[in-house]
Amino acid sequence: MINYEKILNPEQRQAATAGDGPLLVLAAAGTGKTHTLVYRVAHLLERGVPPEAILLLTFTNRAALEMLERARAVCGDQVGSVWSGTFHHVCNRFLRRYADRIGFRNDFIILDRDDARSLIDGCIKDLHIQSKDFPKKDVLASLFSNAASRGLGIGDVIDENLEALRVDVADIIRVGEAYVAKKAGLQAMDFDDLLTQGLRLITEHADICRSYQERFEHILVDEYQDTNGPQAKLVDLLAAQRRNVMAVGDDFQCIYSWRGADFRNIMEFPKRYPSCVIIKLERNYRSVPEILAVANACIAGNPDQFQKVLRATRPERAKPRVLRLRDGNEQADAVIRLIRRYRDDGYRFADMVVLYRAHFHSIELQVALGRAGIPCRITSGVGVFEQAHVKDVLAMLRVCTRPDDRLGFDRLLGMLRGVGIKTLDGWWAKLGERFDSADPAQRQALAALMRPSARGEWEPLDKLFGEYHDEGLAANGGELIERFFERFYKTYMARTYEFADRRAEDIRELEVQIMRAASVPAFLSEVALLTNVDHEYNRRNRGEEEDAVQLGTVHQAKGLEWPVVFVIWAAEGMFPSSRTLDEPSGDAEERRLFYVAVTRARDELVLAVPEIRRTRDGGMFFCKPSRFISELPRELVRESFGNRM
DNA sequence: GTTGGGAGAATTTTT
DNA sequence: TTCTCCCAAC
Repeated sequence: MINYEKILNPEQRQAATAGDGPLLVLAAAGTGKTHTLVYRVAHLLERGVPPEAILLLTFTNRAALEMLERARAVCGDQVGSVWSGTFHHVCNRFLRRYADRIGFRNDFIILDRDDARSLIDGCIKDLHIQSKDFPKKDVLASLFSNAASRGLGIGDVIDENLEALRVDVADIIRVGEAYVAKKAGLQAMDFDDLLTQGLRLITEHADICRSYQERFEHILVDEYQDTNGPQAKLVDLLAAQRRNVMAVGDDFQCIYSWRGADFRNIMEFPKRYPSCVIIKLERNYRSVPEILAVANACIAGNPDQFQKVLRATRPERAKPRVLRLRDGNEQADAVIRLIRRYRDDGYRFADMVVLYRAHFHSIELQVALGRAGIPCRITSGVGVFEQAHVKDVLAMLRVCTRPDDRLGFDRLLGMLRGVGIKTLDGWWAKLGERFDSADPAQRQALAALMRPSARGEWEPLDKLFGEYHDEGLAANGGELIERFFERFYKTYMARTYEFADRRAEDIRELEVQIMRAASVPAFLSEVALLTNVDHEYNRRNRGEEEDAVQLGTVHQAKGLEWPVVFVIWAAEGMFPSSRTLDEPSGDAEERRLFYVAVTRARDELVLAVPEIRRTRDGGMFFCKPSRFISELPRELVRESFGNRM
């Protein structure tokens, strides 16, 4: 029996041990939200709810893993059967089982952002749209995604910017339709499709819906404030019978509106579930009171929020610092000096993080850290599994397993010298619109189509495919990748990309990851959903973490904490970002983002405010200090200027 | 048809 | 200053 009284405070206990029925837990930052969820799971299991009847939806895979790890420590291996993961992950699981019911095959492929964009580009070309003003693929991709994640049509989300271009909206819609058709033809879904098709699956098929409704006795949703329309609908639908939903979130931390997150979902939860019990967690165990004072001050007065105040439990320490600096270089120097000072005080590099609004804000600092010899790890914008060289290897795996994977075919064979789109078109048609790598006759046929020079390069691949199917390498993807790398890819990579050794490391990482999956096909069905934050988490779990300062965006830092936090570029136009301020509730969202940044810190918080921004072409302009700094009551912080720290 | 060079534009956040 | 696109040479 778990002694909840000892482990949880009264509010946490109320949430963890509540009976059936809807539950809304408003958990402010650092108030033990994960802890509470872990013991909620433990309590349900203790009450006799079977683990496979619990659905735990989280915002990142990392959060799901962490929660299950901790729950496992409390209640043992049975937690392994709990359904958990991101909405995308869970929908993927539904669809892998039932996609045939909505006109897809169950082994559909998942398109990452890059794949989606190039397909859209293909659609524009197919439709012979040539106007110079026509929106580029990137713009269209985010437009389509925006529509999907808000559950709207494309026409509904065309904004003024696009209308100003005097582009025919009908053309954009035609591209959208062509994109849908193209995806269907390739048996492919993009990230948004996973959600919308997953939702469609249970909306249109009452039997499937009912079976999941019966299966999931309890649904727990973490970070509920960042759910979008389709996600909230999915939860409502799955919970429609039993109504055992526990939504945990913090409206102050809704930072994904641009991705369709609608914090009305959390605000209106009590309306949709009138009988729900509302519990507020406000006792903060993470940060020292001085940091909480800044957090409370910067978020106070944001409109339309559940009123919550962070209450400190830790003893007093020192006020957060505000550094007034001349420019990015001085900022980098100041940050480095403080990093060294904190290290002398006994912190490890790994206890420190530098957060910023956008990736490009970190460039000067990266260079300076390198010069200073301070180890750092950057959680970059491009996912580990989205990088070109990793996708090259994945293409090989896809050709191994999926005879009609045109995208994989194109990517893999396009690596041969002198082979481009037109050639590939021809080969694909002549092979009968499929290429079965298991079939020696087809491999022969393909080789026969090649020019002698390409055939020479193709040979090692041909051999590899034979080995894959004959030796049963499907269960040993690591070996498969290793052979591919040694016999073919190493050479290709060396002539194609710079920093080949760094890239080789990523491929080795891929080998490690694939060995954790049951088989090559199983790995492929999930890989697109892995993110670089998950990747960091895995590394740390394997004990591979070196002592290094972390760098990353505030978005990536969500749900994490560090003893020492630096927030750089706290200047108007940077943070808050000038782009966002044009949007209706841009200010409120940026403020929430700043709040998230501040509340990551346990002991020490440093806010850096440079005055001048230099552009690449040598120009410079002045920035005012961020409104989030200038609005702070002065007595809450320690200010220092430039070199006088 | 493919490749590589050169000119031009452009810098938010992510499953 | 880095990525992307277009055009000219192989």
